[in-house]
Parts: sequence; structure tokens; C-alpha cells
Amino acid sequence: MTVVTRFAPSPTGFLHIGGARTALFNYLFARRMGGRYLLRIEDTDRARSTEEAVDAILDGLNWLGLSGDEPPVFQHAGMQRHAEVARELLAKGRAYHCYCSAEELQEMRAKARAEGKTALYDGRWRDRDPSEAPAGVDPVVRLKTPLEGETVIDDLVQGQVTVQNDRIDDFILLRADGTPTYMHSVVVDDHDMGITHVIRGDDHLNNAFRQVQLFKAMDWPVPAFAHIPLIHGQDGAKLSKRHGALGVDAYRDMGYLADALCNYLLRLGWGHGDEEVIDRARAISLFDLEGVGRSPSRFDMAKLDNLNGHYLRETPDADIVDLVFERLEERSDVTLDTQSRERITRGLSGVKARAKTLIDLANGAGFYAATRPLPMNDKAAALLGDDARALMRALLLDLDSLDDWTEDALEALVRQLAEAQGVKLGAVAQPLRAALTGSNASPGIFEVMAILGREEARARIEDIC
RNA sequence: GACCCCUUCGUCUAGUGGCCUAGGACAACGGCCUCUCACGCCGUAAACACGGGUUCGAGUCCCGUAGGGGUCGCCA
Repeated sequence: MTVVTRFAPSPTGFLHIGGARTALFNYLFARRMGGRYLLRIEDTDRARSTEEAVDAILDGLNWLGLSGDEPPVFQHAGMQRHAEVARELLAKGRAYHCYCSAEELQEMRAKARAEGKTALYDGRWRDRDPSEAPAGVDPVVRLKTPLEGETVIDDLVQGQVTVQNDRIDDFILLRADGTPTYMHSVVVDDHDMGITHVIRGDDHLNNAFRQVQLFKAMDWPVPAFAHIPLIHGQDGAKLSKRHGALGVDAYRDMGYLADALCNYLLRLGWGHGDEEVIDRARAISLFDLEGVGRSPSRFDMAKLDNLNGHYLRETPDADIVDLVFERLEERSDVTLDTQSRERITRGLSGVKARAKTLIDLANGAGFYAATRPLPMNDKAAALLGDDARALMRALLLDLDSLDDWTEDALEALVRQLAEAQGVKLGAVAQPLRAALTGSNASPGIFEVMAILGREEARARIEDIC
């Protein structure tokens, strides 16, 4: 049997971090099993679904490298089919019309809650003769679920979970306007799409019991379920928009790499021994549902930062330099021309070690393209006292007699100057750093000098003298 | 409230009855390296929620308690 998984987001907002992880797990499991990974947009609620949200979700998935193996299925396109299945159920006597009003339902709910029951609908139209139907009321279609016994799910993550059938009420398949509900569409589509493994957030665990009833009513094979725990915010509360349940595009904007984010998400709730850095290929070869934990985990930015820094350093400069240019283009204090782009390209590896995100990278490399005279940060300005400026003037003189403008030669020259002046290397290097970068922290100053070139380096030093 | 799920260092986790005086990673702290900041390296501190069982032996199995989470729509 070929494994078929699906990621089925509802297009009512962006692709959030939890959804991204669900998609990842579906993708990884399908790949690992040599199966297919599909996408389905759950837009049965036309009023709440937007095209922008669909684009944002598809965009996010694409960025993460989690596009489906086939074009996405739009659930609303199957409405006729869904209604047809409901009619079939009606014909077989497995479903029935219910004419309850909103008020009646309201009362039932209040009553059930007062009695401490979970099943809300009391089944009052279950065996009632259709002739009793009130005139002018469009009925909904409800599934006849078993009144006794229990439903068992052997969840691949949660283990065996059992629920008494009297806790499951006769849920709605078709709304009064004839459109299918999510609960109904999911089952029909999962069946029609040949889904073998339903991997989703455990907020759907309770739904699974109802859905199983529907599969059974249609005599369809029930897919395997794997309900993965939700991701929580730093404070342990459910991840909400206030706590970092941002769209994945927000993480892209914050300068995270898709590979790093996927690696982080993978390790959130899944582990393989002591391995921390796991790339896509390795993840595919290792991923299994047994390794997924059953407890919710908290989203930890610090660890994401660390991992992103790691991926930044591992990624070839050529693959990220354009991303750095992109971010620098938005800045008014830098001049991005052929020359400065080349400097940044050469200096990138030196800046990388100091960055966690692409933002850090752009900020750290910005000085290579800075427009003179350089703005100084406070600490840099403090480095440029009278003594320091005198040293810089002396350095300027020595520099003019240097033929070989290379990192090694420059270092030798500066060391010599420091010795001749009876000061420590830092006494020269720090003011020099301030002059050349406008900052008190930067890549090695001789590397910076070499990359800047004689003319630009000289000019920057003169600017502060 | 009812039902379902969960509970190992601050965080992510390893651990599937003896290999656990509980391992790794991030974060924290200290040190080394050093022209700064990083990177890297070395080291320190830090956890089996609690209480009962079962067993020769329990982080690992069972029960209870506490805490946390999820669900309870003609939303998905």
C-alpha cells in the first residue's frame, strides 16, 4: 500500500508555525515511506476563506520546500460530491433530516452542559417521522451515530484512545442551505484522495472519533491517524498571535532560513538520539511517527537563533549574498554599487560568524557599503580620543609606504606601529576599527582593511583624524 | 463542568525494567583563544511533578493526586 498523506489548512489566515510543522511531518512521513504528500485547502466556509490567505499559505509552504506533490485540492470544489454522499447516507438510513431551530439547539446545549454531558444534540429527530417536519424550515442532515459501545482509535502518536459512543452526538453533515460541513467534507475528501495517514494537530483528536463513524457508515476503510501535540508559546500557554504564532513569512522577514526553521520545527516534538542538526535528506531517512512525543512543546526563539546561525555558516556565501543585498537595498545609508557589492561578497564569511539571522548579516556587512563619512555608534566614537587620532595619523603615514596591501602585510605593519609607539595592538586596532566600520565590533580589522582597499580605507581614516 | 491527552534540567529532548551516581543540545555562568564582537574549544550549575503500589530492581509498568493542554458550533 502506498502511503498518501495530506496537509489540509483552512484559508482563514496565514500559515502559522504549528501548521508548518504539521505540513513538515506529513511531507517527511510520505517521503520516508516512498509515498505521496498532498495539499488540500479546507474552504468549505466560503465566507471566512480568502484568496489572500490561500496565497499566503501556498507561498509559505513553497518557501519551506513543502509544496504538495500535486496541485492543491480545493475542498469547496467537491461540494456536489459531498452532498451526494450525504444523500446516499440518507437513502441508506444512516443519516436523517433534523429540523431543530437555533433556539432548540441552544437549550439542548445548556441542558447537556448542566448535566455534565458531552453529547450536545439529543437526537430528537433521529427517529421522528418526516411528516412531522415543520413547514418552511430547511433541515440539516445529521449522521446516525451508534448509541452504544465504544470507538477505539489506534493513534500512531497518542496510542490507543477510546471514547464511549454515547459521548458522540449525531453531528451535521449538510447545513440547512445544503452545503457540507467541514466534518463531512474531510471524510469524503480523505477517502476520495486515498489518504492512508492523517497526520494533524491533536486538537483534532476528538473529531477523529466522529469521523471514524462516518467512514464506517459509508463502509470506507478508516485511515491511520497520528495526532501530534500542539506547539505552545514561551510561557506554556497555547500559541496565539501574541506569543509568536506568526505567519512563516514573518520568520522569513526576521531573517531565518527555511532550512533552519524546518530543522527547528522537526526537533520540536520529535527526536532521534542526540542529533540536533538534521538536514532535509537526513530527516527523510530518519523520520518516523514513533519518535513523535505526546506532550506539547514550547517554541524557543533562542534555539531557533542558534540553529539559524549554524545554517547561515554552513550555507555557501553565493547562496545568501543576494539575500543580504536585498536587505541592504532598503537602507539609505549605504551605497550598493559594483564595488561595494564585491566587498560584501568578499567579507561575507567574516560577517557570518557573527550573525544569527540575515538581518544580523546585513547589519554586520553594511559598513562595507557605507557612504562616507561613516556614522559612528557611541562606543566607536568613544574610541576616538586625541591619543587615538594621533595614532591614526601616524598609521596613515606608514600606510602610504606599504606596497603590498594584503591582510598579512597590513597586520605586520600595524603590529610594528604599535610596538614602535609602545602601545598594545588593541590601542591601534580599536580606533582603526571605529574609523573603518563605525562600530566597536566587526570582523578582523586587517581583513576589513584588505577588503576595503587602500583608497577607501585611507579615506575613512582621514575622515576621523 | 464533561470527555480526551500530557507531565525528565529554564527550554527542546535521550531514555521502551538493570548499561542512569539520568545523556545531548539551546540558554545561563566560568575559562581558553583573541585587535573588538562573534565563531570554536574546555568546564560549572541545572531535571525524572507528588503519593501509593507491582518487582530482586522503576525515570521506565499500574493506580491515585496535583498541574498543564485540547475538545465540546449549521467554524475549520
